[in-house]
Amino acid sequence: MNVLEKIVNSVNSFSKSERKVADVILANPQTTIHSSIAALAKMADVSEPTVNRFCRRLDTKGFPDFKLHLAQSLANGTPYVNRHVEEDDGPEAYTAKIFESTMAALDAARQNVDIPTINRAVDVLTQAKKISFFGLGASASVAHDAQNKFFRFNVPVVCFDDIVMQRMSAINSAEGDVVVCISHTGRTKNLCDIATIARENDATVIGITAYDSPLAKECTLVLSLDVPEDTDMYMPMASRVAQLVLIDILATGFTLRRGTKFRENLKKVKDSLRGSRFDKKDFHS
Amino acid sequence: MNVLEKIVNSVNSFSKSERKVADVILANPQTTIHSSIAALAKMADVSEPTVNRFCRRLDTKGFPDFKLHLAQSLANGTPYVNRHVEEDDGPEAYTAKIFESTMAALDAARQNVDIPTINRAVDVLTQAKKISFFGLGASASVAHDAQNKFFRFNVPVVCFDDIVMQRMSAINSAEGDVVVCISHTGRTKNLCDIATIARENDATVIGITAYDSPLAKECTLVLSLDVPEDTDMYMPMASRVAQLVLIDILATGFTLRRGTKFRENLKKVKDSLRGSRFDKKDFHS
DNA sequence: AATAAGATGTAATTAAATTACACATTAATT
DNA sequence: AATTAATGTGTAATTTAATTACATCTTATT
Repeated sequence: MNVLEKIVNSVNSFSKSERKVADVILANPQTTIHSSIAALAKMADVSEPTVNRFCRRLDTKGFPDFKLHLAQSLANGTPYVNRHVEEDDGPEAYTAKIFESTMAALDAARQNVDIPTINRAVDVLTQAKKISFFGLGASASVAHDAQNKFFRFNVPVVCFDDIVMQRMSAINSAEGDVVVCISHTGRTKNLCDIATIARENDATVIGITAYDSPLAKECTLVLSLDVPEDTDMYMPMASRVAQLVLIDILATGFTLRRGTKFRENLKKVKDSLRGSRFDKKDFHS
Repeated sequence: MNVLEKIVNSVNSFSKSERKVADVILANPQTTIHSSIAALAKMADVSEPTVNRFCRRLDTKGFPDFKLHLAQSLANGTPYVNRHVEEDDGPEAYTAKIFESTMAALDAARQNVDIPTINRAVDVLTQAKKISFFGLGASASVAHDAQNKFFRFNVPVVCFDDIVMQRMSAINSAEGDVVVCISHTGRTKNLCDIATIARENDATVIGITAYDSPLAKECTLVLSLDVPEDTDMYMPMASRVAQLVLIDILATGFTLRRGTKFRENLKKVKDSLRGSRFDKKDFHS
């Protein structure tokens, strides 16, 4: 509970003078955080120690600490919480909710993701002879995106969203190859098979999936995201964003591992697009 | 712009000592707001006036005022600031930075996105005879993802990442068709052509792209995200995540517009996957 | 009405932040 | 390479703010 709420809630337990202080603060909280204890005391027509005691009653260390808490209460914006979209939400409401839920999911993912595993995954990827990205359904586009990132590194990369192609590719894998299997639930049978086949052919299998899932069992390395999926809409949303960010992280780790000279190579890839684009200076709105 | 972002942005314009202060603050912002100027000076191994000057450089009245601002920046739980990945960052550092930059980008996108335009886009989409998603490069996977969302709605959806197919598809479009062109920069020539062709054939063209770009000029409706792209890595990262979230929003708007009965349909689509998955109860780790 | 418990204010004390100034470092110019 | 100006940084003094200790006043209870 933030300080502002606390003040409102405990208005009754205040003494007469404390009440005066509370009233002044609630009336102009924004002014309060920029006032000295003397100024506030004067506004509330009480003594400075009274203000101080008021602050302590609210479980803060003193007046400056109280101002800090108050400032945080006043900071606009609600914390990013997973807010569910409701039947009668207007565009403003559902837009805000989806942004916030996604941010909340990323925040959760950030806290849950296992850094040492990421580091090992980067290790494995940098040493790969060939990298394959496999996903089905919504995860297929994540695999696609991963391909788009990693092909820039001048490493053989394949990406299939077709089970048959995935299977054939997995059967052909060999030691030194890395197969990345992407699945939020980790319970897609076909993808589990792919992981098994790849492992049987000595490939290293990285799973971007839930711990404790059938797919995770088949993987050499599991990157779990533990995103609370929003089941309201029957569509994967936040989970897939988290997967993408994880791909970004792996790609970044990869480039950092490869060093500066390598980075220039990336620039070249980007610059190669120049011909296909309208130049910034060519175009004037 | 909040203080924390300000610090990150102006890191280069700081002097050596100010830089030390900035580093300490960024490393433990939560501690900073509860420290005295003396404590912070000691942590940063500089003198107290240096800390004070640092605060003033950031347009605050002094140290206490600075702490107030910092407290507000931190109020949303975690500081979501666009932090750039550095050469010598370890896995912990770059993971945190990428998560945070992405969240910061989403936060920026949320504030910039135009709700009425979203609403109109949803309008247009719900009335579409056929919906096409086109993107190239990194935006291709976004288009893919959009297809994966919208095909569930039982509307004809196409998605091509091949210029020739896109072109043919655009030429065949007719009134009532909606073409969604996705491009972060909005300067990809081929995609601009697609938009033009589609418009010439009476399709409604929605652009998920930057305002003030050649592509935007060709569109009926422009959804701009204005995400500060992180150019360090020469790869599109945050921008593409924001695009995906926008797709989520459009899809959500779509289902809400269609009402409850329609939602049951979505459930059916999801349930249809059951056969291809390991049941939750079948599997015990 | 007396007394104790709590509330409030005054004045003293302590702590914190800021300013003024001196010294050091760096960059520029000869 | 030496000199000077400009900028950056720290020390010590000063000012400001916050807290504590204590005295006084209120209010409730007997």
